[in-house]
Amino acid sequence: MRRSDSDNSAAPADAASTREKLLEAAARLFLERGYAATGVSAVLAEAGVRSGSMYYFFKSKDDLLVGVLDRYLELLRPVLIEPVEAATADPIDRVFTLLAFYRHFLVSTNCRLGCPIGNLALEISDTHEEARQKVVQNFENWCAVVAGWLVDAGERLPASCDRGALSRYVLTVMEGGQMQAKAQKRIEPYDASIAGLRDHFNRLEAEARAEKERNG
Amino acid sequence: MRRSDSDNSAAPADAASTREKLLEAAARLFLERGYAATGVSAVLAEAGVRSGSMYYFFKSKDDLLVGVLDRYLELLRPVLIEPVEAATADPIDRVFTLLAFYRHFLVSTNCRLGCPIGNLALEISDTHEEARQKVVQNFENWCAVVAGWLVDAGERLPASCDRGALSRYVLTVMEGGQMQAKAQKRIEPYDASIAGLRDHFNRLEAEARAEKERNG
DNA sequence: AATCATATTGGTTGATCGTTCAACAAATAT
DNA sequence: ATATTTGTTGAACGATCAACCAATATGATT
Repeated sequence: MRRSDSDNSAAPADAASTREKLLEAAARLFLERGYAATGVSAVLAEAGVRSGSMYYFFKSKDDLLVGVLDRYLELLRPVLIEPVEAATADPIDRVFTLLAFYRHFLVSTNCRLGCPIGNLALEISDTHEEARQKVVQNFENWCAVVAGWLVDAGERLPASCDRGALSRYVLTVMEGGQMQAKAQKRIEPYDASIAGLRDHFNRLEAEARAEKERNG
Repeated sequence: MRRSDSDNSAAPADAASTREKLLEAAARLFLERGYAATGVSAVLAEAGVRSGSMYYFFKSKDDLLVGVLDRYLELLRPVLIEPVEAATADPIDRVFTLLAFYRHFLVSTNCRLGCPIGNLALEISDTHEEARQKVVQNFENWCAVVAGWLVDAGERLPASCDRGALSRYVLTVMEGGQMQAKAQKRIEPYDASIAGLRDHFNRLEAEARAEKERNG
């Protein structure tokens, strides 16, 4: 019988597991209830961990938040980007497959939960500097991936089109759309936002085609 | 000497003033720190009011939040819409003047504070149903005004362009842009988002012109 | 002058907040 | 075997939380 199976003794071998359980519980509760509204005791109960253990791994609740945001940084590629790239080859389609993943998550929670980063961004940017920087890093990594796809799109977008700026615009539309979906508890505002972005992309692609025709 | 001047006696004549001071203080603190992170005692201190008075006008902290959101409903036209319409006559320009007003507010707070409704939308939509409905009403009123302007734009936008849907897209871009500006503490992400929207509008207007030319 | 509705006061409640710590247990190194 | 490192326990801390209420004051009505 392995140590991790129904063994509630004080076993240092479960160390990594305890830390992970705390991060997972905290991530879920911060997303569902928000950071300030989530008590440490709720995280402890959800994780099945006693308070002393938490303060062994994290020096404060704020530090736990930073840990959660670090975890999101680690999860971006394996959980989000790689599945998107596996599902879709076309670089522009990849952008909208990514947005469809967020849609799926919204729908699967009845639009109660949106983008974890976006939610925390608005709640803690003023007051928690270290966490704010992690939020920015999350946004930057996300945009870097999308910008890479847009670069891959090459001449299918106008030459004058700044791919980095466009990637940040994609983030803007995703976050704005999920905010409205969450507020209304309906997916339609998100879908409408993505449809608006799709229309914009269609026009950019049309211009790129016209550009190409002109230049031979 | 009027009653309201440095008179801290228990004077019912100051009733409206007390209620207003509470709403003003609460609105400011909820925006600066978030709803859950703001203690009732902080609101009381900011407003210069004792706890009993607050619970005379509001039956709970949640009720105070609803009051704040009702106040935003009342303030939308006099504080935001009417100044925009006074400053700008062209219906499409009005949209971007409105967005410039949000920009000014962002800049004037070093991008620490963004859209009050958007911030509350993400924090309380899951957990406070009544407040959530007020958030939705705020969004709907905002969009109704913008949609009106877009209708006023008439043939300058394509006939097929759904003005209601486009107004919600404008909201999406504003909220997504302010979120990134707040996270990064820089106005550039907001400006870039609005520039992206401006580009989209330019293309819509170009199509409308082409449409008009075709049809005579 | 008496009455009444309106508003304010401020101390107090029990619950929960984030955090600490001395004692202890298990694995590893010596 | 012993010592050391790594983790765990759970009670307890002071602070703050949202909320309550009996006493009191004011202005308007009669």
